[in-house]
Amino acid sequence: MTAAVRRGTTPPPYSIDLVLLAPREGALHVLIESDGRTAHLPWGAPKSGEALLTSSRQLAKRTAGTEPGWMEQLHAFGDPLKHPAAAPVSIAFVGVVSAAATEGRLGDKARWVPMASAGLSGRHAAILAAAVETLRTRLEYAPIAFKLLPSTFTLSELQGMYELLLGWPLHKASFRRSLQAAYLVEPTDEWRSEGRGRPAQLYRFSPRKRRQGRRGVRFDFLGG
Amino acid sequence: MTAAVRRGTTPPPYSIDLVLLAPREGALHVLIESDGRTAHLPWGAPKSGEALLTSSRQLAKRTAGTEPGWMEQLHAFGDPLKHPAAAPVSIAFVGVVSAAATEGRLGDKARWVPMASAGLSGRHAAILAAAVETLRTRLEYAPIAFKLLPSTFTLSELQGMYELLLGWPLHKASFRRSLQAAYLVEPTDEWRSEGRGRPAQLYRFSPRKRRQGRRGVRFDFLGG
DNA sequence: GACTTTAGTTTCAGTTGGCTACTAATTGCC
DNA sequence: GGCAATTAGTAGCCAACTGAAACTAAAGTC
Repeated sequence: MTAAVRRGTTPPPYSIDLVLLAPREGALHVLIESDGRTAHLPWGAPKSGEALLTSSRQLAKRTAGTEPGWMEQLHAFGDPLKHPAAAPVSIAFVGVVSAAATEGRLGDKARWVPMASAGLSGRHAAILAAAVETLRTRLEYAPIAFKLLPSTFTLSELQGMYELLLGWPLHKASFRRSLQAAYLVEPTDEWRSEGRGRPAQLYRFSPRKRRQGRRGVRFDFLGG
Repeated sequence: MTAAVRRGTTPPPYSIDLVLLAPREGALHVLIESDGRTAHLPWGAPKSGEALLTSSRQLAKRTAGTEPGWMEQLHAFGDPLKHPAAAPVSIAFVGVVSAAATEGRLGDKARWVPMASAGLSGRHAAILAAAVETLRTRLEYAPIAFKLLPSTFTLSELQGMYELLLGWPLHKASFRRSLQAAYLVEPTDEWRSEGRGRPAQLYRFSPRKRRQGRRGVRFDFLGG
């Protein structure tokens, strides 16, 4: 028995459900809306004639008070059926919001909570899991981590952002070597002293063209 | 002016559109339906209460006469608007069918055509492009190529299948080395003599568990 | 028997990636 | 001032991986 059914409203043929993620206080947070005791992801009924991505951006603005630095559609979820609007199908999106932008005016009932205590169930739990998975794979294809940092940043901050998003630690020397080889950042002539320790040089995102490699096949991830 | 609008029928809120791909005669083929002069992908209106994947499987069976060896949802497409059923949204699926299975009884107006001469336009052209892209990335995560071969096969056949699906040549020694390292196949004691040349040993797909590696980040694919 | 064709292996060199260990520059504390 | 602690950044080693070329092996063709 879902909310929409209880209310007696006709469920829309599909809804747009949004996973907004943000790095806050060293942990990945997700924006949820609370309806009394139950938590759910922000969702909206589609407006006819409006592009899906546009609807999702509007939804983000309405609930988080800001537009995501990066957003992408996951796919359409039909299972499990448990959904706050009783929509048979949810078209799900993931987006990221920088820590600074989480200070924006939130929508009614919306708040940022740490991933671990999102308290979702049913379809929304599945969507959240898929969202994090997709975000992590997209880190290698889109400059998502850079969008979550100020325009200049230290390499330690960048590495920290990657670690927070991925959820596991990275090796400092290797991280910097790969970054160097990819010509993605360029040093500024500024340095930042952050309390203790040697000051760090500030960098800016400044990708240059490189030849695209990659030929062989990897079988490593191919489970049975 | 689309077909559904011309016919005066009410378009469904969303349709399920299917890209079926198959290796035939050394080239990747796609299943299209022809409506007089215009070609389009197989599509169907959703049945309420039916899971999306189930609907898509039914659609495959109806049009290709067989169920795909592998199938996955792409995502929901809203743009471009041009669609044979005038559906505002298409939930798209990709599936693959082995060459042998393309001999099944095809649906009305359906036929296999080489990718290059699919002759699609509008939303279906976008869906086809996305389908091939997704298939190629999934080759590293799902045993798709193996599903398209008989239960025993030579390593040259396997490599040929990968090359056909990927669309570019692979290096023989490297291919076999990677395969070896992944413990994915095991040799049978049979050999096949195919006209000229040394007979090839037959292998079967027989994946064993391996430790999952992967720690660092790759920046190689991260364009500006 | 020599040539061609396909299968399968070996070797080599260049690249990558993780690890340890180092140097450098700053703050805090005595 | 001087030394420990802390953070930034680099250097070198080694094992693993990859692409290319060159090799051996086994069949058919002429």
